[in-house]
Amino acid sequence: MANRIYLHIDMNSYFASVEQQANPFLRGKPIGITGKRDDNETHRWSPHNPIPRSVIATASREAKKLGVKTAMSTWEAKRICPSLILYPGDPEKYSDIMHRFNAIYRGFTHRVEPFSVDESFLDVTETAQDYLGAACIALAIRECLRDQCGERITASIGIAGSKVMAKLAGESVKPNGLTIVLPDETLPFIDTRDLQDLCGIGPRIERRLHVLGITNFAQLRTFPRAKLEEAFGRYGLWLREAAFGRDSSTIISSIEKSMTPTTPKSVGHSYTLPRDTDDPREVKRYLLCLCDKVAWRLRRDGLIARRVSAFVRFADFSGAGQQRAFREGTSDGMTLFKNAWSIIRNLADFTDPIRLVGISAADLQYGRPNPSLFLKEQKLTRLTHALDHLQTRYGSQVWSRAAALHTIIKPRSSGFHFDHEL
DNA sequence: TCTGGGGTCCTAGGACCC
DNA sequence: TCTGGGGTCCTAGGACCC
Repeated sequence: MANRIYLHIDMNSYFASVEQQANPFLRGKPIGITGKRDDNETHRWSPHNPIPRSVIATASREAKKLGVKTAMSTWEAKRICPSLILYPGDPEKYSDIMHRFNAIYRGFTHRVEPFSVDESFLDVTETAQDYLGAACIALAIRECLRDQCGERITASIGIAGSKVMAKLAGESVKPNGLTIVLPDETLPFIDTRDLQDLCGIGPRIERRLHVLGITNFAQLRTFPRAKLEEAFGRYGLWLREAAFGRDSSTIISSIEKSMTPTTPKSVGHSYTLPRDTDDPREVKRYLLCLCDKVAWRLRRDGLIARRVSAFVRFADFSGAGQQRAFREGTSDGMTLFKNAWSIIRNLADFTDPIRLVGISAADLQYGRPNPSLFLKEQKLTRLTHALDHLQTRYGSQVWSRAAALHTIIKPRSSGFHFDHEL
């Protein structure tokens, strides 16, 4: 598909903006959204509460000005910004709101691709006709977001002839930027960017490129194709294309997508324990909780898994993981748990303290597990069914296994209102 | 009491089969 | 007495994204 026009829309300080929109107390203050919620952690950490073992998922604009950055440990963030308010994130809420943003975008084009919880790509070739039209769409989207969500929810928008360029453009001006890269400006624009600005080049790849003598996009373009392929495989060829601003990936419309629904690849949860532990019983309790959470998501989405992987991270930050395949698909928490626990027992002898435990269900397909012939299992299935109904209606905190008590990892209820008049 | 948690994709090596 | 070779599946691990 030649000469297409793409928009990349990236919400600014998204999680923090959502919380500030929902809670007037947080407005104008440096806040850092952290990665986890737990019964033992309150709504907001006070000086009397310990700093959670987490990182900053999103810093508010006020916090960024004071030096707080994404992925910084909460401990470090608090050190450089003592007034920082640490606030537990609510991924489900952010995802729900993002669905509504995407609905807004679909008012402008049916080719919308959600890329992450706060980013989407739009193909506006048909609706915009040209770059001026695309800019008008971008401004109209910005107006819609402001009208429907309030002043605090802003986005940076990039417009270009490929997805990779639209993203590079959008991320070049934050917050609230609008950057258009016309086709004949592509190379000059790319050459103003650093290698790591490209989605796909992280610290390791950048280091490997440096070893080859490539420190900018101009050098990447002129580097022999065969040598890049030798060093990075197919990925090397992709990198070279990206250095020219080319990207063959397209966006399929929601209608086309609904005809060929994609199955998720994996569903998982992991948890950093409040304290490192060498107590197998404690790890077991957390693992059981995680398995029940994963199993619930599988059942809710009508999925079964034919593989489970379990992993641990030790106090020294080294990690280990293993996976196991099932003959028959399952969405049962106890089945996941039994397998995950036997893996963990293989990986850890509990002489080294454990920091994190996690599980992931994979080899997913849509369907239901085969019904059991055994009466006891049939009863358990009915019980699970009933609990699922309760959970759908009243939320995931409505029940817990007795064996997992004191270890409940639960979400918090949503406080966000789409209307900014709170 | 420095380093979360949710994913995706790719590669490489071993087992196994024909 | 010299271990082919192609294909597929399984598993571990690494790298990236947000």
